[in-house]
Amino acid sequence: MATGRTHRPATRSRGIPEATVARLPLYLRALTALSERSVPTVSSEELAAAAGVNSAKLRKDFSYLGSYGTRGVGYDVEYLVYQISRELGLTQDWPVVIVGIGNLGAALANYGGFASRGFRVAALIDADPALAGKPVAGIPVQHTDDLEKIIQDNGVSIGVIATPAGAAQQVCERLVAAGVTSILNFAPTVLNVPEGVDVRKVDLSIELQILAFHEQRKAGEEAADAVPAAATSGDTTDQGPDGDVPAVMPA
Amino acid sequence: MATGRTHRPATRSRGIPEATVARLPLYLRALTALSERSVPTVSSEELAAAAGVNSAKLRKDFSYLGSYGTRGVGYDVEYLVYQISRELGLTQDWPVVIVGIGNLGAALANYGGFASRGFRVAALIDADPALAGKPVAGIPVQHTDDLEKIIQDNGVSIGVIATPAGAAQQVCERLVAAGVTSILNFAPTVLNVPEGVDVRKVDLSIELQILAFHEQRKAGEEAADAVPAAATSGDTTDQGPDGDVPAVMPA
DNA sequence: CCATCTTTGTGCACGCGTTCACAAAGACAT
DNA sequence: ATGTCTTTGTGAACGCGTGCACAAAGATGG
Ligand SMILES: NC(=O)c1ccc[n+]([C@@H]2O[C@H](COP(=O)([O-])OP(=O)(O)OC[C@H]3O[C@@H](n4cnc5c(N)ncnc54)[C@H](O)[C@@H]3O)[C@@H](O)[C@H]2O)c1
Ligand SMILES: NC(=O)c1ccc[n+]([C@@H]2O[C@H](COP(=O)([O-])OP(=O)(O)OC[C@H]3O[C@@H](n4cnc5c(N)ncnc54)[C@H](O)[C@@H]3O)[C@@H](O)[C@H]2O)c1
Repeated sequence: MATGRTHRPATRSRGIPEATVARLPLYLRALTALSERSVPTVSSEELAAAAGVNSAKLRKDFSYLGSYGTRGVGYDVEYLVYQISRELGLTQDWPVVIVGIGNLGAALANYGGFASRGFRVAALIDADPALAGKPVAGIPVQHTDDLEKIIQDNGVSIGVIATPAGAAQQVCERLVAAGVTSILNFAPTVLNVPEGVDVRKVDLSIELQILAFHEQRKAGEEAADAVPAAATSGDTTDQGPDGDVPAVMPA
Repeated sequence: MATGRTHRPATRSRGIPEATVARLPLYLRALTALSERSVPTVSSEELAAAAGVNSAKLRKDFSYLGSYGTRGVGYDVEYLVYQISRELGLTQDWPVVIVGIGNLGAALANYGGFASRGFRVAALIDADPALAGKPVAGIPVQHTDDLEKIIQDNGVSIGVIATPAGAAQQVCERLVAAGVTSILNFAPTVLNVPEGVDVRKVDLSIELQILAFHEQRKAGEEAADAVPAAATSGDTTDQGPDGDVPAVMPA
């Protein structure tokens, strides 16, 4: 979890809890892997193990989507893949723009994981005139001057910000003014956006600081522990303290 | 955000709630900015606005650390920076290794935000022999064969995984066996680790899928809405649905 | 057609996190 | 010293999320 959250009052979109929505992509990934191995059905227990969650939680999550399982058998993999994809809005194509084609922006542009899930890099935008026209990952970088036109021509509603922190708010405002209503922010700043615009942030530095906190705590306990059977114990499938505050969280 | 959490039963480290820990870096960032502008004190209201959170939440968060404020005045910026840094374990230096120096790994190596917070890139590791010896961000890439030795020689306890998904679990196991107890995972896989090892994950694809879900919902509501005064309303400092399931969450 | 066995779907209780609202603490002016 | 005004620190209520535990559903075999 690059994230910690700023709960919007009681936004339970269409009855599906936010926590459930955040896990659907996880289930989808596990299901896709099963689908590729031509596994026809899967039980909540098996799928939960693959996704790293509690099986009761998984069943409850699925119950918000409908009754898609068969008692005594499990869930049909293909059918579930389709249902979750539809629920997440992945049956349609989402054009995305990336603003700020530096180290990170270029890596994102080269990332294959985009296209594999209905997301298409529609354009790369940067303020540096030296970059304009140069292809990155096969797509020519365009100048910030044309930002509004690019957004509108491509019908983009999702924008990724990978500029320095100082430019992020301004870029954000231009994106929103041009029609973008969802933003994934990699710059370490709080973005102020109008109501109706969703912001999620990924902050590497915050993640490391959270790890450092727990690391320090572990070191402290170890020093305080006279008993040696606490640190290197079982081999449980433990997944660490959550980031309920997602590693990535809403700005 | 890379988020959704797997709550460890009742792990409230040293009395500080996990949700609070996840926000401390946020406060620290805002405080550092104030410190650079030589602002001596700040009220909970002002700081909360800068960090994008509720002021009551901020005060409660700080109350877990101690009574560091002065009623009628606010908080001493420098003092608070120190206290939070100490609490997060940032007063010491944390050597970090990055495994998998591809597009993303190289971007991370070049990222200046590391060093600015007590994190030092101790080594870059990759399995590709062609990369061995080549400098990235001024640091020569080392081969995976020497992973264990590198970890031990540098006393590394925090590792970053930026390899393809297929290699992540194996790399993870080697890191853990060599002594790493905190992992930041960028590969889209669930990592299985022994108890006592913390994993946080950042998954860009999950973040985009969560945004797509809300985007689809917005589009649907808009179509259903006959009333035009719902979409482009106020200009509140709204921060979107949280990713309580942090953008980055524990694996 | 009946019995058995597997697995779903969910009622329920519990705990964490958020937020309101206010008493107490202290700065500052007179 | 006393009063006023600002702002902290926290008690308490509420809501969301989690996970247990089980009844009901349905598959499967005889
Ligand atoms: N590199 C990483 O691994 C990493 C990790 C976490 C967060 N970040 C954050 O991501 C952002 C980008 O990091 P980076 O390492 O790629 O930086 P970078 O300096 O390599 O790239 C920034 C790019 O943004 C462009 N830019 C600047 N102002 C702009 C504007 N107003 N409009 C459009 N483009 C503009 C620059 O021309 C440059 O190409 C930073 O905010 C950084 O803090 C980076
Ligand atoms: N590029 C992105 O923006 C992005 C975004 C989100 C997630 N990711 C994920 O991050 C990971 C890396 O992405 P990338 O784009 O940098 O990929 P990449 O192919 O450019 O780089 C992967 C690197 O890992 C190295 N590697 C492979 N197996 C290894 C092993 N066993 N030990 C050590 N090194 C090994 C390869 O030699 C290569 O240099 C992937 O899992 C990807 O899904 C990338």
